Amino acid sequence: MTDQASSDIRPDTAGARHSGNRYGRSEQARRAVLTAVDDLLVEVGFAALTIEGIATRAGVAKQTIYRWWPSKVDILLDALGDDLAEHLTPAEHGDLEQDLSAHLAAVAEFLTESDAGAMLRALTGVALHDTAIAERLRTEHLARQRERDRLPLRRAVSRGELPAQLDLDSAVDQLLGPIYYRVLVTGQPVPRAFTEDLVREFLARHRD
Amino acid sequence: MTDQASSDIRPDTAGARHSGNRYGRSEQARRAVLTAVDDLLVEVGFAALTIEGIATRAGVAKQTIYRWWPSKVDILLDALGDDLAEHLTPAEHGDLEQDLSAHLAAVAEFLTESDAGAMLRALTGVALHDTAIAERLRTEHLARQRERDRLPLRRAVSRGELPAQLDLDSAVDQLLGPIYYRVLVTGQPVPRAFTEDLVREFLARHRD
Amino acid sequence: MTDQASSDIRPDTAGARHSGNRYGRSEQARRAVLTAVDDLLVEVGFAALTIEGIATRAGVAKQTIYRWWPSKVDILLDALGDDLAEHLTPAEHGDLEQDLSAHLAAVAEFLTESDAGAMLRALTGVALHDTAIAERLRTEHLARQRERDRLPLRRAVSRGELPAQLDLDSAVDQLLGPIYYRVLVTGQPVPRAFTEDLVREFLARHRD
Amino acid sequence: MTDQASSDIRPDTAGARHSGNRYGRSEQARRAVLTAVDDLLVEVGFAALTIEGIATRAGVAKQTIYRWWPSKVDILLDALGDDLAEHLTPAEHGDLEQDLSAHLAAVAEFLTESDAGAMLRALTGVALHDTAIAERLRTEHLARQRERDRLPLRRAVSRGELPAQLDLDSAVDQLLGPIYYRVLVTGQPVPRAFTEDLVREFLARHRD
DNA sequence: GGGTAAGCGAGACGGTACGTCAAGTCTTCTG
DNA sequence: CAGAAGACTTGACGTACCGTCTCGCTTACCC
Repeated sequence: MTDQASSDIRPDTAGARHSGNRYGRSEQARRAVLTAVDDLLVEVGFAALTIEGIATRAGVAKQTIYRWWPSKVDILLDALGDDLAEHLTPAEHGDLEQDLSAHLAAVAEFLTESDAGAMLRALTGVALHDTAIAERLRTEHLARQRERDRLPLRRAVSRGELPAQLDLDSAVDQLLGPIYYRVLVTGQPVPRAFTEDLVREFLARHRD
Repeated sequence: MTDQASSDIRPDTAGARHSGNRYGRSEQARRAVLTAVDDLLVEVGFAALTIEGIATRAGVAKQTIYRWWPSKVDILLDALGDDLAEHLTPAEHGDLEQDLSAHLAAVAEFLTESDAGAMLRALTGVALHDTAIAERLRTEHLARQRERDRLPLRRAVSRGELPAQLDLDSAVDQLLGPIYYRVLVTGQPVPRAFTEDLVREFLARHRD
Repeated sequence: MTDQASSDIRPDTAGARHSGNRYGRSEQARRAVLTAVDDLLVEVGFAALTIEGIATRAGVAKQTIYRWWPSKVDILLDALGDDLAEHLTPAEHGDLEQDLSAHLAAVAEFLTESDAGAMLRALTGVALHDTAIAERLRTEHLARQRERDRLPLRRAVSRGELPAQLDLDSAVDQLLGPIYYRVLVTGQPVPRAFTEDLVREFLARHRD
Repeated sequence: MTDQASSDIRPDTAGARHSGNRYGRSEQARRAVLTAVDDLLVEVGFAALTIEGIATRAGVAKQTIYRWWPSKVDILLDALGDDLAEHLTPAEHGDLEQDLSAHLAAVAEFLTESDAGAMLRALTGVALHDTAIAERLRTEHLARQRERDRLPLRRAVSRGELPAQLDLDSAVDQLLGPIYYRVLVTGQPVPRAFTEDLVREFLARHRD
């Protein structure tokens, strides 16, 4: 889990030697806060997540939180870190069906099972209440993820498995949309059969 | 916009216009609150929506709100009323392509353009933070809507336009999922071309 | 102990029936706060007196304090109430020496022994740090007290015990100044002998 | 302005002008702090005087202040320095009336006009909130000043202008008390006429 | 048509968390 | 090794809403 939002402020993440002086913020405090947010989100839910609660749990002063994160949401955006890249970077098996099957199953599992998925769901909830946050969520996390989501298709096009004129954006929406819809809206589970089905129908349509 | 959640408490919806009597609540106050919520949600957004703000805007005492609605979310669930049924009941043209095209376009427009759509998006956001509310949103609104979403397909099956063994649930997810995904997650617009495309590919796949 | 500063807001001190409604503030909360301030000032001293501490001790919400008193000092000014009038209104014995002796002794005892005297000393300390508060302390309490301090002399003039052209202001300064000086500056005790001495010398000078 | 409280810690007051070295504290930093306190007290008043403000104004690190002064009040006690001795050492004219007139007028002017007088008033205010500080103010400054205040009278006794059995303490209280009372309590000005009057009445009582 | 009881507006109340400020401590590097 | 810089914990500040309460007014219905 690395920092994206505020890496500019903290030039030397590497060394991480300092704690409470002019030469950089306390890496220890930073980690404690992100961990606390992670835990509390799972334990009490977003609605009951307070800055004071985070500070207490992290064993950190409220002021330290406000010094580095402008708001509760910034902590979440920070805490999400590189989780998306880590969990949702599609592997390459040299075969579109395998690639897609694995990736869609990974997305489904990430969203429904993992703590990081819970974080993303919570952030999506906030984004639905505040367009500014929606914008940040997209530029800081979702845009890159969308790029990753396109990857299996792009590679298949390179291999000649898919036609070159395929609309990748549209294809991604058709493949991932139903999964997100189930998770975010209807609350239905997303079993392996569901994602396999999506892949099968997609391939039937586009592979010739 | 009619009441569902609390219609049982209010026997005399009809001609009432009192402010203080012993036989039933004030229809005027009820309407003022629902209207105020509607307006404020659009004006200030969900994040800045407070009970006190609603009370002030509605010209109503806070206590009156608490008397009839247990929480802010209940007001929203109430305010959403029959909007879904009104905006999103699919018409019957006797032709699946037309039915689906019209319905999907209606869903897209409802979600992105209407005030009621904003309310649904806000409620979806809350639902992502609170599973109890998610449950209520589903039983009070989404379940019925899903029934309506299935309607065009069911009718097509009756007419023999679609095979009888078609998995309706799955089909609905594939048709609506991408639309909700764009609206709730990526924030991309949902142009007519997008929904037409969904319909075209769906029909190509399932119509024989 | 009656209210002076905010009596305008609370028209019906008499009945004191209400608690938490539009027809007036809670007399109970008001008394609890003033009592708490009284107690805490003695227990912890002015330096350690916090609004939060007062609220906790009074069993009152912080907001209730802020609703009625703009600042900590206002509570003190309010808590001082009519204590000055009660403790320091000079009696009339028909004899200047007796009147003065009794009054000066009362002043000395009030300042050094009573809780209300501690309050006045604390307020004087604040006044030395803030001229606006100094002004309020004077207009709300000290001006009236000075009038009372002049009273024995004025009566003596009426009785012909003192010359009519006596400068009352100056006389009061000479009689009370040394007492306040000891209490506020040097911290020496103010025994009966000291005040008697002041009276004796004053009379020797001015009585003919 | 010399150091009393912490002179023991600083062996080389003389030629020092370093900023960060191993040979004792920086005289420059010390002076900067005392000057800053002096200025800020006049500019913003005691109530708004903060350690951080002093540090910023003095161009000194907060830690440097804490290293040498245990608290804000210590800085003030230090900043007051020898001002009392410098401004309020009574001159000797060989005549009691002249000596007293001059001294009382000097006291009045010092208290009401000078920056050092403002400092003393501020310290008196703090002393009224904290008996420990009151004690320090007295032992570090007021005791010596009281000695100086007694001086004109003591000399007059020597010269035979005043009776030998005169109670000096009481006399000082009667002469200075009214002045301090006006300055600290009533806020009235202390014109020359007022101090002259005090002297005249005192002499009328005790001389011959 | 007069009495009565519920709904109403108003708003004070005890709370919780907010985001800010300064206090006093600690750690690092510079001169 | 003192000093500048500044991050740290702590705790109080004053504010905003929460959800509860009490009050007195205004009705609709009932006797």
